[in-house]
Amino acid sequence: MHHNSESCRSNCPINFVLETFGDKWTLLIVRDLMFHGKRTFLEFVNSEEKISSNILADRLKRLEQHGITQKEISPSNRSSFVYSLTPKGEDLLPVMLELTAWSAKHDAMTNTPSDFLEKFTADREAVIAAFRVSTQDGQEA
Amino acid sequence: MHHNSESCRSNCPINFVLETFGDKWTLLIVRDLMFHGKRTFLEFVNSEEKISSNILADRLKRLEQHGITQKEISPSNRSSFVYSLTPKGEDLLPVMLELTAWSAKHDAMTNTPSDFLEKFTADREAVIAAFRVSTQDGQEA
DNA sequence: AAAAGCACTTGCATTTCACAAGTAGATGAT
DNA sequence: ATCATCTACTTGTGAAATGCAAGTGCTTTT
Repeated sequence: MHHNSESCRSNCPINFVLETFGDKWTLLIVRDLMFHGKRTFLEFVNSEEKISSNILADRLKRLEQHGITQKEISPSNRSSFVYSLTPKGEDLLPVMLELTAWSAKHDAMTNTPSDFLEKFTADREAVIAAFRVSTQDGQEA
Repeated sequence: MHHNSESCRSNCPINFVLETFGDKWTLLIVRDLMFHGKRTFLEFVNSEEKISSNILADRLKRLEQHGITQKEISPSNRSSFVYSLTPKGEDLLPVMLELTAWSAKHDAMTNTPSDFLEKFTADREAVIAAFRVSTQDGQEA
């Protein structure tokens, strides 16, 4: 992971995010890991937005290269892999919740619990802490 | 702006964000408006990351269609336009600061003031409030 | 030994992107 | 009034990324 190599356009922090998440799919994988308890290739490929398998394979590889996810052999099935967020990936939780809040505020069709915005605005830290706990066991949100 | 039209993959809030910001350039324009006081086509095109003019024109059009920016004729020069953030666009400030904090934490090469992370962690609301004021006059950060 | 599950990979058509150059209206200098 | 300049794009073309369908290879189940 080197900066200012061929693919790096600047040292701006926003640009740094875009180097990893500047496409239509990568963040959905993080979402599925963080909020939907998904762990395997098949679970990701079956997500609502219908990512194609070659793109998914590529994005999983990049996420791992960027240190945001890690890949292990499934303890129960040696032909299956289990993906999970690293601490760096889990640190995206506040970002993900802010994005969710923004969409909840500005998109009437967005699916969020009706009290999310209210609770998040009232006690942001409590909401974040609750998600931190619940996502450690891969629970749904 | 309709949901579940051809281009809309789901009603997930994260996906909603990606419908607008799922590319390598759009968020840089928001950054330039929010933190660098840039307002005109030429100022954007001269940004460090060297966006090409056709992509820039396309992204400015989309941002306006999505209600995130607005375009006005420059009061001083009728051949120039002035772009600015709408309230919806300004509401991205917490997201932008969380992204900045994440990069500051996880990318050693990222350019942020050395005390940003510390201050942001200690008193997030104060930092946000300070940026809200400073960006209303298009000041640098 | 055969069938099925899982995680990819490959091939190919379509779309998007990047770079360079060109256009059009407004402005400023002569 | 005219010509160069400024500003904001648009156009053309090749390269790269994407989407879709099908195929491969290892593992597990039967």
